[in-house]
Amino acid sequence: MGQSIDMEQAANLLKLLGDKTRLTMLRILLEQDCCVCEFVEIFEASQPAISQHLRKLRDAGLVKENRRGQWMIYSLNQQYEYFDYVHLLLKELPSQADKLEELEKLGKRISCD
Amino acid sequence: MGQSIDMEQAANLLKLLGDKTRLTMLRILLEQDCCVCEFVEIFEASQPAISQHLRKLRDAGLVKENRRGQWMIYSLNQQYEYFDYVHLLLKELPSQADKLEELEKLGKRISCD
DNA sequence: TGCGTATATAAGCATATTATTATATATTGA
DNA sequence: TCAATATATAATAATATGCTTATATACGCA
Repeated sequence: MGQSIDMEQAANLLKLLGDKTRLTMLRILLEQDCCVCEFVEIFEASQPAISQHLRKLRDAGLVKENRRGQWMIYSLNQQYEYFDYVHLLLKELPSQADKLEELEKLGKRISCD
Repeated sequence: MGQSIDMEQAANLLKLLGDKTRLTMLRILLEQDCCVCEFVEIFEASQPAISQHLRKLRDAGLVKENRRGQWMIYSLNQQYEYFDYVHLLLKELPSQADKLEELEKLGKRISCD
């Protein structure tokens, strides 16, 4: 494992992951980068709601963003101090690849990694 | 791994773990059973606050209780459906054995497992 | 430069969470 | 049986969280 994590940081991290939308976002990003509007489609949520979830993940250092034209592409930040720990957690969760496949079918896929 | 966990259950579980007191409780229980009054000492928290945290863990099935005289001894529920997942998470966290050792020194240790 | 699309942010509101205070229940031992 | 100790629960208050609405910013293209 990478860094050892203290209880306070661990609890804060787990609290951040303890939301269905954010956890699913991260599980998606484990397999593929994704832009904001795709998340909006996937979760059938409002754009600001999605943006606010992403901001929390970004503020904590879990994800990073890269602008591609008008789209903001989010990806996992592999340099995150406790990435190994997060990875451990995420890889046990069910793949969310179907979510993006469905977007693909609807012709709503944006990013291509 | 034991059962596969869906995203909703996983998020709820992580939310439950995403509290410093509850997470530390579980990390302690990974090594030793513990009674309520010991938790009260360790966390320097009120007895009702501790009881309410334990109730949440119990309601979710993560811990079980056993009365020993006037004391209620809590332990991890190894039959919990996602115990393997929780174990995976907890074992990466720093040992909290010192917490109980300190109680021992103060002559405040109750349970002996 | 101006419009359309994508995204971020701020303010306000509804709900959830956690602690406190007060009280009830259970057990032990005199 | 009564008092002391341990624990649980209920009501309430403080705080945190997540959503909505409104608005601002950034980019691409005509």
